[in-house]
Amino acid sequence: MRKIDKMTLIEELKWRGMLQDIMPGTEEQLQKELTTGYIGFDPTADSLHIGSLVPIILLVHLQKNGHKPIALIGGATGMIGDPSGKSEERNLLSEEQLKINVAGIKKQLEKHLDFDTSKPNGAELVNNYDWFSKIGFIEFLRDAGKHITVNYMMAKDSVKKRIEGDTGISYTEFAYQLMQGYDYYWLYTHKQCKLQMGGSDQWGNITTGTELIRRKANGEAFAFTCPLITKADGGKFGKTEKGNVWLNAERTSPYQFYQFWLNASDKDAERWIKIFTFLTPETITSLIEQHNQNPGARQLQKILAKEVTVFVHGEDGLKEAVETTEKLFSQQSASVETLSADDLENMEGVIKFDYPKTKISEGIDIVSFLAETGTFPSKGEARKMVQSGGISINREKISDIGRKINAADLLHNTYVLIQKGKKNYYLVKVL
RNA sequence: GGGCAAGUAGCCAAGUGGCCAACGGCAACAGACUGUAAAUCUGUCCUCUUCGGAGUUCGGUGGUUCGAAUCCAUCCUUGCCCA
Repeated sequence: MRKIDKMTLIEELKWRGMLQDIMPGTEEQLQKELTTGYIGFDPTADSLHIGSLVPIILLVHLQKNGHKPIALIGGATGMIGDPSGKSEERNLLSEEQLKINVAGIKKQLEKHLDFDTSKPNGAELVNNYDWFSKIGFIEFLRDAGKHITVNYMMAKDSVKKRIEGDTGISYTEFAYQLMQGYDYYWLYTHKQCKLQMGGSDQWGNITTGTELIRRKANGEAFAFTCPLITKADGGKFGKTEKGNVWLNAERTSPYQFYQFWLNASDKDAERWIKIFTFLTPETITSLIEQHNQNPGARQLQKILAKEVTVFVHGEDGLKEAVETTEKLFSQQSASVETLSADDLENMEGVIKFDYPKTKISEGIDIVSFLAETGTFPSKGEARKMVQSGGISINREKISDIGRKINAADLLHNTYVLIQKGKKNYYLVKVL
């Protein structure tokens, strides 16, 4: 058996389950010389979410192997809307919003890639708005459109599905692949970029690019894609009760981020640890073995959560996340009195509310209390949740709908800890 | 421009005059079981509610009717066929 530490980049990605399609000759190209490769990111928000983590990781792998990564922000293409997968038209982003988003994304990418320009493989960040904003419609049609037939474009899966389906496809979205193809062509001619990576849903768009390069520049360009990340149960990856999991700590706290990974199922953890961590194949193999011997310990999830949290939020973020986790979960049975006022105050990721003290001293029924603190949007919902046994106050399950909250329920004379289900915590501070 | 078909809750999808807040499935949330898993089972799932109910829905608008998601007119959107 081949020694695993001698794996080439492509072999390693294959082992990690990160390779879906690959163009012939790609591996040889990477072996031959320092290769510049790019991935596109859509600036639809001012932060990336964990779905974008895979492309980032691909770029990091590329750079670690001595190649030059380019992160392309789709300032222009983001305004058009990629038909791949999606069925709805996207809104045009204002230039102002675009600037904010581009800056936010840039900041995140800078954390993970080495942008040192003195190095031959220093990363670069480009925005396709910079070149598309200078191209006129006629120029684009003559320059790019002429080289690709409609027949070719219609044969793409993403387009075919929409044509065959009953939603149809607008001309705007139909043209998207041509824009992305032009991006690749532009990078090929201006930055000697010979590799494009992306999710497997991008394959069609990517090949339009290599085709354009072949016909227009008589050049050869390469590509590979990564399978889309899924959950073993078929659910959408990267979603929680609270919505998207973001890379930005203001949107998703390190604690929530950490929890997302910790909650991975065994099957998912096994696949995800290969994809989302930079641990060596040997280390991962042995971790999986250990995990299989004692799955209940959830060692795999813990290491996965730790590694990814450090990658995104650093050591400090991890520390914060682990501390909160321990307080909330590891002493589930311990009484709330063991939590100090400081503990309660510093728990990140717990949603906090203020509440007037006078109402408490008079005593208030549980349903109104939950609704008024904002734990629930309405009394009806709060009532239903209490009735189905989903609410705990200060770690004590509430079974009585007529239960009153009064001064005796205050921890340290100030706090009430509300639990909705097992994992959702709310801290009410009574002032 | 002409002909045909369709538009129902987050999504898919039944319902063709009252028994319809609307079958079913998925997703989602909670409970039991567990490992803060998975699988399974149970409950909730338009909005509000003093849990008795009340209010607003079936592409838009107007109409017929005691009564419409269901019938009529018109408009919008989408698909297919013809020009």
